[in-house]
Amino acid sequence: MSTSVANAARSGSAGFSMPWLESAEITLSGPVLNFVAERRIFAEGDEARSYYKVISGVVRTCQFLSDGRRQIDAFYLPGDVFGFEPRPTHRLSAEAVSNCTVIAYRRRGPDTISAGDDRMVRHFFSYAMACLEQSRLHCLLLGRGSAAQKIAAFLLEMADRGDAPTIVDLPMSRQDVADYLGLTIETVSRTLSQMERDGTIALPTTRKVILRQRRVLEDLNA
Amino acid sequence: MSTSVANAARSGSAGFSMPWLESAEITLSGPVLNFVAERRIFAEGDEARSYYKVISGVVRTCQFLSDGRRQIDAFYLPGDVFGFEPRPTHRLSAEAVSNCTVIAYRRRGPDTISAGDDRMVRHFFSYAMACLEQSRLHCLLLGRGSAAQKIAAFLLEMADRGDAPTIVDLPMSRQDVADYLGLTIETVSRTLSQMERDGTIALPTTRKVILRQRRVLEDLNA
DNA sequence: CGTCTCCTTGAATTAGATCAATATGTGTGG
DNA sequence: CCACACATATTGATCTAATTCAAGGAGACG
Repeated sequence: MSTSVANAARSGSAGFSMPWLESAEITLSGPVLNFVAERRIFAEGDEARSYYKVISGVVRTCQFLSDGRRQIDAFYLPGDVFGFEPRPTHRLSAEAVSNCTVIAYRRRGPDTISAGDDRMVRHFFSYAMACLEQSRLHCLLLGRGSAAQKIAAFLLEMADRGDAPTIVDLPMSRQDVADYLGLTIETVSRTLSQMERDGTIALPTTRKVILRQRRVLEDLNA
Repeated sequence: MSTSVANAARSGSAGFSMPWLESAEITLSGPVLNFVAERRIFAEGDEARSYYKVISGVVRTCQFLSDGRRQIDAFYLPGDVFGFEPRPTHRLSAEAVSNCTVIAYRRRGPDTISAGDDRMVRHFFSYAMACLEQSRLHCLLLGRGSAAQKIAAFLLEMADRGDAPTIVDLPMSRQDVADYLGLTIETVSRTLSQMERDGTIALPTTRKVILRQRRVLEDLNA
């Protein structure tokens, strides 16, 4: 249960919905794949032949520096789509953060997205734009934010993407958070502890955060 | 000569070439506009009604933090296209770094890009993907790079985009470089000075850099 | 030749990293 | 259920890279 990449291989069909976009929903079908935590879905340099939709669990995409340090680009929660890249090979790698199920939509042959049908192109275009916007915000945070600003923005982002507005369930480790925010694990831990001491948040367990004073977090950034 | 935004208003025609893309060239026509250094082309929140191609000079796009700190997203050199955004209003602002001429292609009415013709959509899709890739690399640099790594990557990027492989003309100020790399002006200056002392680069003037040992710069990152 | 802006350099400070030591889980097998 | 091992987190004590504060220089331009 802890090592092999299970491939259910059950050919299913699912709506490729992307609720954060205004574009029409597109239905794609493809095999359902299961991955377990820390397992590679695709690696940098792999041929980019599928797009993926997260059904359950969480996925991260990341890049590596030569010295082994890692920058996480994004976390994908159930409903999110990832695996999109402009070139025939992946520039990012994708890994399961927790046990997860994804649907893979395999591109036919070596065609690129821009050779797909028109409706698809428009849909993917919107998606790419949304990614771009997110990436730019990430740049702003990485380039100019203090540790507290980064953590605050991260907590608010996770809260907005989750169900409850003040209860954040962190599916990823402190190391993942650190690599997403360009910090070290110790700084992440210390900053969270400090916020708890200040009464801004509560940490009932390591993976659960309660936003006690959302306003304070919001004020840190804008 | 130093304040007004001259608008030549001469309706011209020019190839919208994007040499870093493999997609077909698209010809657009629009008014030719001239901007002088430090002048706003569009601001965050402005209605996004045009795309722009740089004819001469350099443009920067940037975001601001509430405390006034700035993150420069990209520099656009002659031939580059910018001004593209997913939403009806700009999330970035664009300013002339030096005196520059841009061609504006005005979108007709309130239509979005995805309502344009198909060829255009494919073209813009490729462009958006290229932007995304660049933004992700920028994130890696901002999140995980040391000052020296950032400066080295920047110099190599500028060298690759310029004409001569070892002579880099910097059209922007040290402050601009700092805001692009998430550093302070002093750190940029010190790092460049140190590289000159090490014999890695030469600085004949403040705006000109000669790469004496390209290899050393390359080794800093990957 | 003075003024203004941009750049460089130095000294002091600090936020965050690094190094090191617990602590808190979390799962396993007895 | 407990005892152990192993993962992951927290906390503390330094250290350091980069920032901040503070002068000076070097060009550009009238």
